[in-house]
Parts: sequence; C-alpha cells; structure tokens
Amino acid sequence: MAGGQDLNERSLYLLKTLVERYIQDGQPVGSRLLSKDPQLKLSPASIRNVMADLEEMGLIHSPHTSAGRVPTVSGYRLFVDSLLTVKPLASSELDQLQHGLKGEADKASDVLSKASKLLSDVTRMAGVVTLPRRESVTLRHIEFLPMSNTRVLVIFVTDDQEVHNKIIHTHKQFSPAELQQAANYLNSVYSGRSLAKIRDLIVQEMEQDQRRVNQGMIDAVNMAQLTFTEQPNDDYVLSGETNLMGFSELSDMERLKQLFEAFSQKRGVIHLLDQCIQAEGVQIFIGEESGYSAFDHCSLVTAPYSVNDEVVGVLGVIGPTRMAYEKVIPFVDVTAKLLGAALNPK
Amino acid sequence: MAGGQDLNERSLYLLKTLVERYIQDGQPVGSRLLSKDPQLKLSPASIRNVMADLEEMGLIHSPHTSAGRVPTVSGYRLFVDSLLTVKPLASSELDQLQHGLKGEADKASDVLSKASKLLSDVTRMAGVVTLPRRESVTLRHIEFLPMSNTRVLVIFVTDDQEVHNKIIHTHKQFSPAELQQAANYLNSVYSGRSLAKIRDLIVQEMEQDQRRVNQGMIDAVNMAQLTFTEQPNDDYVLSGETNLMGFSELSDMERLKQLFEAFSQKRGVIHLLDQCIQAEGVQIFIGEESGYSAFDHCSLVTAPYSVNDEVVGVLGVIGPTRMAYEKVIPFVDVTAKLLGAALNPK
DNA sequence: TCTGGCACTCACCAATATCGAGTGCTAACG
DNA sequence: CGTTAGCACTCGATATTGGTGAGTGCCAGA
Repeated sequence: MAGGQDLNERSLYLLKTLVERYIQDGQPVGSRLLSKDPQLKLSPASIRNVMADLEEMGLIHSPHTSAGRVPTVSGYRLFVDSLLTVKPLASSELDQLQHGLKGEADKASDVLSKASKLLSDVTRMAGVVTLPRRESVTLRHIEFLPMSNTRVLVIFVTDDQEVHNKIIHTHKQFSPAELQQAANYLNSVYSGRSLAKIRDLIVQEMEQDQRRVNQGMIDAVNMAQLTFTEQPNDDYVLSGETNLMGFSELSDMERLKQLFEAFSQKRGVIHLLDQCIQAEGVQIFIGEESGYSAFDHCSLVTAPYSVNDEVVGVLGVIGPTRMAYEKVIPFVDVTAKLLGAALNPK
Repeated sequence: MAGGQDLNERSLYLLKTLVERYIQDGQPVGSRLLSKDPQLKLSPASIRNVMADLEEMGLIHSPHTSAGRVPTVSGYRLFVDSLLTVKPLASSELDQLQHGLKGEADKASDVLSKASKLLSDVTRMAGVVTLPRRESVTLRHIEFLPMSNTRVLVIFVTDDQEVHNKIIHTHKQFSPAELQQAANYLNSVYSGRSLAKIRDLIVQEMEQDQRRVNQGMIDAVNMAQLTFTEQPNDDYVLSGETNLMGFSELSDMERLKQLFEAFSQKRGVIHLLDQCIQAEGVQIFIGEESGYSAFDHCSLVTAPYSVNDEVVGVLGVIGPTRMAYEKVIPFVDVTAKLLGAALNPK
C-alpha cells in the first residue's frame, strides 16, 4: 500500500473528531453530524469524500450501508498515537488517588488492592495490578518447618511486610534441629539483602561449597536455592470486573464468558501484562492487537510501576475499545507513579 | 388458606413429573405432554383440572395464558422436600471425586480449591467452599516480627500446613529480643494445642497474670490474645462462576452483574453460607428463599463439612433454580464428606 | 369423577410496509 | 480542481398484519 498513507491535516482532524464523537456517544458517526463541527467548515458531501478515503485506508468502516462510520482498530491506533489530546487529571481526581493510596501503610499487597480498586472505581472499568517482582525487596527473616518426609515448609518475610510461604522438596530428610540451624545460618548471612543479591550469593557459595566441609552450611544453601529460585510473576489483583458487564460491546454472553474465564485462568492475562513491563511508559493494546482472542473487543491501557527506579510490575485498565483514552491514559500513568511511591520503603 | 394443603397422591405425582420435566427441558410443561406419562393415566383435561388446583395453591404458575406450567419457588420447595428421588452417584463420578481430592496432599487451602473446582466441574455450575474455621486445628509455631512503632507482624503456622499472618497493635513498643522471647514462651506453652484450647488458656492465664510478676509472660499472653481472638469466617473459594453465564435464566445482564458483584463483595454470600453451617446435612435455598436479592434466580445447595466430627465449614453449589437437584444433592453431600476426610490430619 | 369437545388466548414467526439516516455518484459551481 | 447541491439508492429499525399451534378454561355427557 505504498503512498496510501499521505493524510492531510484535514482528514486527520476529521478522523479525530469522528473518533471523539464515537467514543462519546457510541453511535456510528455520519457525515451530517460531522458537518456541524464548527472547525470543520465542510458540507456533508465533502465529508463523505474524505470518509471514503479514510475507509479505503482501513481507518474507519461502516457497519452497514446506511449507517455512519465507526473507527477500526487501526483508526483507534492512529488516534491514540498521534491525534489524542490527553486531558490532565482534574485536581479532585488527583486528590482521590493520593488519598486512596495513603491508607494505613500496611502490607504491600494491601496497597496493590487499593490501587486496583482505585483504577476500577475512577474509570468505571476493570482495574488490574500485577504483584511486584520480588527482586529489589530485601529479606527480613526466613524459617523452615518440617512437613512429611523430604518436604519442608519455608516461610520468609520481606521488608514490605509480606509473608511468603512455599513447600520445597529436599534431597534428604532433615530433623527440626537441622532445619533450625539452617535457618539461623541463612538469617545471619542473607537478611537485609535483596532477593536478587541473595541469588547471586547462593551461586557463589555453591561453587565454594565443593571445597568446604561444613555439611550444615551446604544444606542451608541448597535449601535457600530451592526457596529463592526465580519464579515469574503469575498473579495479579483484579477489581471491578463487573463494571465490564454494563458495556453494550460486551453484552454478548459468549464473549463475556470468555473474558471472565481469561480473568480466572490468569495465564494469558499475565502473559499480556508481562509484555508491557519493558515499555517505557503507558502502553495500549486496542482490540485484537493484543493477540489474545478473549480481549478482542477490549482495550488495555497499562503502565509499569517502579520501586527504587526499578520496574517491578504493571498496572492497567481493561475496558471496551470504545473508551475515553484521553482520560484513562493520564490516569493510569499517574496511578503507576503513585503506586511506585507508595511501595517505596520508608 | 385453611385446608388448601390437602394434596392427594395424584396431584403430588403430577407435580413431581411436572417439575422433573421442566428441569429436564426448561420449557413450560403443558397438559398434553404430561398426559403421555405412562404412570399418569389421565386425559389432558383432567390434568388441567389438577393443574388448576396446584396453581391455586401457588405451587405452579403459567408465564402466560397459552403456555404450560412452571414450578414456583414453593413448588420446587415441596418437590425437593417430599417428592425428590435422589439418584445415588454413579461410581465413575465417585471415582472422579475421590481421585480429584487425593492429589499431593499439600496445604489445606489447596484441598479446598480442588474441592471447589470439582464441585463446579461436575455440576457445570459454580462451586463454593468456605475456609474452615480454625478451631480444632492445632498450633505448630508462632513468631513475631516488629514493624513500625507498636505494630507487630505475627506469623503462625497450623498443623494443616497453613501459614497465617496478621498485624497486631500492641500497647507499647517491643524490641526484637522481647518479641523473640514472647514467641519462645508461646511456642513452648501453646504449640500442639488447638486454637480453641489456646483461647481458653489465654483467658486463664490473663486472670492469673494479675498476681504474677514476670512481665515478659504477661506481654506474651497479651500478644497471643490479640493474635488469636476469634474472627468469623470471611472468605471462601469460588470456582466456575463463568459456568453460570451459560444459563438462560441468568442471561439478564443486570441480574448477572448483581450476582457477580455479590461474589466479589463476599459479605452477603458468607452470611448466607454461615446459615448452613448449623444444618445437619444438605441444605437448600431456592430462589428468593435465601432472602438475598442477588440470588433471586439462583438456588444454593450446601452441606457442612467436618474435621474430627466437628463442623468447620460449608461447601455448596450455586446454579439456576432449575437445576437437577436429584443429582446435585447427593453430589454435594458426598463431596462434603470426602473433603472432611481429606482435611483430617493423617 | 373423568373425559371429549370447543371456543378462546396469546406467544411466535414470517411476510410486508414504512421511515429515515446515511451513502455514493454526478453534475454544476466558484 | 476542490467543493457542494441534488438525487436515487440501500438497508436497519420499527410497526403491522395474519397465520399457526400449543395450551387453556369451561361445559356437557359418560
């Protein structure tokens, strides 16, 4: 399609107002309606000509002959990439955000839930926040409790006041005393260090172990290794899913079912969100762009959030393709920053 | 309505087959169809007479003049209470159940999830399991970690391999050493005892404390008290909600939304389930009977489950009023028993 | 007490007509 | 040459109509 992309000022402005209009009232937009735009001093007929061009380029299309035009995915894409004029947050909304995240600064997970709920409440769509990667967070305390045979229950606490637990399978059976000893050792050596650092240390120590004699230490490091092997993010906090039930574009029960199944499977959604973690700022998937069929009629607006200048997770808003991007984008952006700040260790 | 309740054998049988029929194909049942029942040797006209009686008693009603009859809530109620012939589980289903719950017997919560998933998978409706009351479960280990000021992070592990954590507010600030000491004391005195027993002991000790001198012990008991104050069940594991989206009786988006909102609020559902905990065996709420408007078009079939002969929780199935009670009831019943067994400490 | 008969009701369906918003095309205009 | 007015056309949405059939209530007769 060489040369098809030369869009003049006018067509772009027309596309912009068309999309805005469609987002506003959800009805296909006709030439008559657009001709009433004060800035667009054109007759319906001329507008129809422009529209025909836009349609040829795949930016809009009409659901049927005698209906107005509706943006296609590419139309939305062009809109959000180049035409959008983002509205800065109203100060009242900013207040709401800051206030909403500054509760009794409890556990990290509480802050995440609050953020997710805020996202959904303010946008009246669904809010999602991935659990932060446990990399930069530091270890406070670790403990082993025997289960049956070679299974050991590990409990460790990080400095964000989260208590993690996990069952590991050791190569041999340990007595409670041995486990206690191992925990003591690990606490003395690792506590106060970040999990990333700990993983490094484990590797080092395991090399040295070959030459060492103290079996207790070797066991301890082995167990630490089983405990702290990096595991990918696999969970998130979702809120306001039910808000999505109000939208007519999701009123098809089959679609809705698929969407909600996707939410509870988590797998696919996580995969999608993971793709956003490397993006610099706000990232948007519109409709089928996500490549995940359950989201075909949805858009996803995400932003990564960081603690100590390191990206640790992603948050976002899920809604119908027809959403008020100009408001959602700054909102997601700011929420990500505030969440990062709220998670920073004091 | 005195004397309106005298239902003869025949009317009851008719009601029964009507309800069965309606449950089977979801269509209003007419007199013609019923007259074909081999056991019911009556002409359509006579059946209409009986139906008129049943309608007068509020057991059935017709959606409109020229439609068949549909059971009302009272009709269903009479049906499940007196007319139902429960089908024993097929042995293959029993296998599936037993097999499904006997995975790698991990943490209690894993077993609950499995049970919930089983309930929803087999019935193709939604399955729900409340978390077990932590009464008969015994304490393995407790630990305190300081947070800011007077806040302390408590971690305790019970013999079902569950790790619980909670933030308590103490009356004064403790040093790490003091906390360690308190934990040591509590571990030596309480571990191996059930939480119920521990609560008893706390009360006793607090009375004695008045006369004692050892401040450390007093502090420890105080913290234990904050930790183990009984808190009502407030959570459950839900599976297969999306199965509910397939049912035509729930195809109304507003209704569905309310239902799913109820699921995520949890409050109301818990309240409802709590009412079933005292019931001896299977308990059923049909439609509006639950008194919870979000469930107006649903039925809930529940059974309490027990560990060591003590009821600790409830599980159940949520589906449309028109469900195959004769299969769901025994299924819920058996699952409750198997879950109880699976949770029993080995 | 049961049953056959009969008039009646009413949801459901398909065919049909009307309306109006919106289009594409063309010819004329500046 | 871009813009515009005019016009025939398309097609979804809505209402109207009539026919069909399942099901009913009632009554009279066995």
